[in-house]
Amino acid sequence: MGRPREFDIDQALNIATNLFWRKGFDNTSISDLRSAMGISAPSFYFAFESKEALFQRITENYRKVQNEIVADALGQKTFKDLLEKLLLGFAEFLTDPAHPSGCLVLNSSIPVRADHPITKRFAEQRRKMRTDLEKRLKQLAQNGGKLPAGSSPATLAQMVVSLVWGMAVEAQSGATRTDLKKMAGAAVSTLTVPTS
Amino acid sequence: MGRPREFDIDQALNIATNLFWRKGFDNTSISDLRSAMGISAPSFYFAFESKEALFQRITENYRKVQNEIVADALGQKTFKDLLEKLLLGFAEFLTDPAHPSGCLVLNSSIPVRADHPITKRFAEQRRKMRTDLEKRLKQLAQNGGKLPAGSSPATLAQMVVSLVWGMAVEAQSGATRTDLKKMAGAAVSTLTVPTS
DNA sequence: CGTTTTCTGTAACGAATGGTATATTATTAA
DNA sequence: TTAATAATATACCATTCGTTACAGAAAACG
Repeated sequence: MGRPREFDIDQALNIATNLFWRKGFDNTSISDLRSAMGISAPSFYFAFESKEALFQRITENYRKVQNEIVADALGQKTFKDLLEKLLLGFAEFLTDPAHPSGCLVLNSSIPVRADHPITKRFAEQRRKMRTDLEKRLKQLAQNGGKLPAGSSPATLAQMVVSLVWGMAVEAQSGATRTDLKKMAGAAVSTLTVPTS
Repeated sequence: MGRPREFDIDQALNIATNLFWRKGFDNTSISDLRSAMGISAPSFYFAFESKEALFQRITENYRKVQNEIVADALGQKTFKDLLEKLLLGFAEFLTDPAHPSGCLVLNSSIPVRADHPITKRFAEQRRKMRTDLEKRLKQLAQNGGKLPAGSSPATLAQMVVSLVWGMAVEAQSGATRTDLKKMAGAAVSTLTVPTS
């Protein structure tokens, strides 16, 4: 009922995702979004409420996609399998030709002022990923998951997530999918105790 | 000759460095800078020419400091020493209480539009650091520097710099100096072939 | 039909942005 | 003392920012 929307809202969301991904939150203006979507200002606000609400919606979906990679990895039974799923998963995700390279969240969370709720939310998500990984590593350590000796699960987890964020930076700087996959492979083989 | 400057320019540069570090280039306005420095608009432009020129000046100095860490590391004679100098050096640098946590360049380069000259310059600097490391690793590999088997110097170099960028992200997200040092230590011990 | 609801177009809002024109003040050199 | 130079203060510029008031247009429902 009522006047039908004259633009494809999913397509508009894709356009917005792409723009935010490439330029970050602050650097993507409503004017950018509107002209890329081909809609007027009132139409934008009617459909998406505000720039921030649109961004929340987009990053919420982004979070789900990323969580799938993590969940898949955490479900593995050995450290090696976990690491492989995680790093290769991110290597492919961060260089998926379907969207810009690098991490959408990282692009928007690093520079925004520290007290901004968006930045806090993103930092919290990163923290959760790290602690979830840490918990799983502790489990694996107790069940003979063959963790490298000499470093705690906490440190190991932080090192692994750091590698992921570093891969995101490299991807945004031009690293190819092959580059990232090689890195992932190298990390797996060096961090994994040789199967004796 | 002429009327003397009524503010300390080095102090002003420190203030600007601090602001850019915390909030990135785009998110730091001239108004922010001016009020923190306590000077008027014409004084700002007279002293620093423009926001971008000021940023260039600051990041140029930043680059030098960072390069010292890299140069010190590349001067080492074994892979282990190199890695230790590099990772521990960045661990301390990225959590130096004298300035905000994380990497100033990364904070400003990730989100700025990809075609912006500043972004390009920063990406180029990252690339140079990676290739410099790669060259040195090749040398070490030929001289018995004990590199981990199974991965090329190029991949190894990219993995190491990724770890550095990841550490920068973690530092900006609240990781402590101790956290980063532990990670550095773990990375060194896992990436280093046990001295047989 | 007419009413209601939903969307769009025109036009504009105040605030903040980076940057300046102009005139004035303070210093050194001649 | 005067001229030249260097820095200041006041006030302002055009542009862009995110957002909205208001009126009209297109559909569903009675």
